[in-house]
Amino acid sequence: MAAARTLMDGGRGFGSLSLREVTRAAGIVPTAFYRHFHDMDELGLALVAEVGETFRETLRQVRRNEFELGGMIEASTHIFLDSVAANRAQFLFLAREQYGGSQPVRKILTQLRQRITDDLAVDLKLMNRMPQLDDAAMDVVADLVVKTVFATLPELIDPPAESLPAHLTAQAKITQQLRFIMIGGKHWQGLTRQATGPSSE
Amino acid sequence: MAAARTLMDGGRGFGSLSLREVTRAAGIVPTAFYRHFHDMDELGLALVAEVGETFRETLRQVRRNEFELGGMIEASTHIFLDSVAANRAQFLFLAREQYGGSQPVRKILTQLRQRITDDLAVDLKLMNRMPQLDDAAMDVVADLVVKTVFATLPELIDPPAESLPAHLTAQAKITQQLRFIMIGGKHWQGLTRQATGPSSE
DNA sequence: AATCTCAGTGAACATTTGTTCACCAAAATG
DNA sequence: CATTTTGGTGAACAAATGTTCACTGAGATT
Repeated sequence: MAAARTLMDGGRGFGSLSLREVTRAAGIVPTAFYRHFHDMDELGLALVAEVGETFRETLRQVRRNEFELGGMIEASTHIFLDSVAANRAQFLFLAREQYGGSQPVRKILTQLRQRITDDLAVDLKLMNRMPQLDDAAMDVVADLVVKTVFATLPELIDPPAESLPAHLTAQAKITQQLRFIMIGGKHWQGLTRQATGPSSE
Repeated sequence: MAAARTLMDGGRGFGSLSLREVTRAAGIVPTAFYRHFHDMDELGLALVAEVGETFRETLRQVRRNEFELGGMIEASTHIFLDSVAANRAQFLFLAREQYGGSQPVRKILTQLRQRITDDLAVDLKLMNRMPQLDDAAMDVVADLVVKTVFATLPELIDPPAESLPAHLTAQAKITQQLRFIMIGGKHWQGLTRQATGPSSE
């Protein structure tokens, strides 16, 4: 598994790795591969399970900090970014294969993401920071947050350029973006009120 | 190019397609490939250019509707979703390869996306719908919008399940998500004011 | 009408690939 | 201690891959 992840560091997609390549990188003879996995697809599924566990463990850490008020988003993203850095190769696999992987891999990745989204939705509802939103709308917010985090993974993994415009660092950017989303949820007025509100605004 | 796109319909990543496979699907002998492209990578770049042109043309259409007030987001997403449906295979390539592609493909895709983001940022600044935001913050909003659109592409291309919970159709969802973002931008109070605003709210 | 360019053909090549089979040694298990 | 399980080896295979080379025939150019 580590060998496969390492090979992907070079920019390759998992689907383009050959069984022999992986065994070569693992310092093993091709036949030995079959002792562990029946298939390359099965290796892929194992990698999904691995990063899935890491991801969910990270979210548990985040949730532990959730009830400390003030700067919740900053604290959360900080924990998350630390975990991404600490498990770079795993998250690289996740980022690369979330849409590019083979059908079985993509399917189970979708399920993983859905579980994460559902958990977040439950959490958001409990926190009750967006009183105007009904449950359905909150699901949509959760989906947007998770979508944003997943879509940001690539920038977190390979830093796009060195010494950015200072306040465009990955950390600052995603923090601000998540804030926009949360503020949007907080100020949501419902579908019919949109753009017809009081002039006092 | 059409052959490569067709092969990707089956869930395969572009990087896993072999030259011979592509020529076979195109009804051509492997050698003839070299008359058109020097490389598989060059084919990939051509596909990027193609979908890039389609994308930007679609955005031009969107921008033409931009100045009709009322339901701007709905109108824009409608136009965009139509274009995605009309050029499904092209956008499928874009969605699949945006993070999974080979290094050259990914690099040029990043550039394409950056140009789109910059254009949107200019537009947002012109519209002046978020007076509280300085230019840097507006760049971050534009980045978030484009990120959201790109990350939504997969759901738009293969409809995730049939007959969804009615108001969770792809169109409704992305519309609402974009609205959350815009509302978040509109109500942004600046970093220091966050959660210390007047109690009248 | 002669020539040249373009897009294609077919044979051939050295590599690489996935998978099989029989075999082996160490470690866990009885 | 005997034995089963586990993870590994090496040879062998047909199949597929990228790339080369000399060749061809239709259209455009001259």
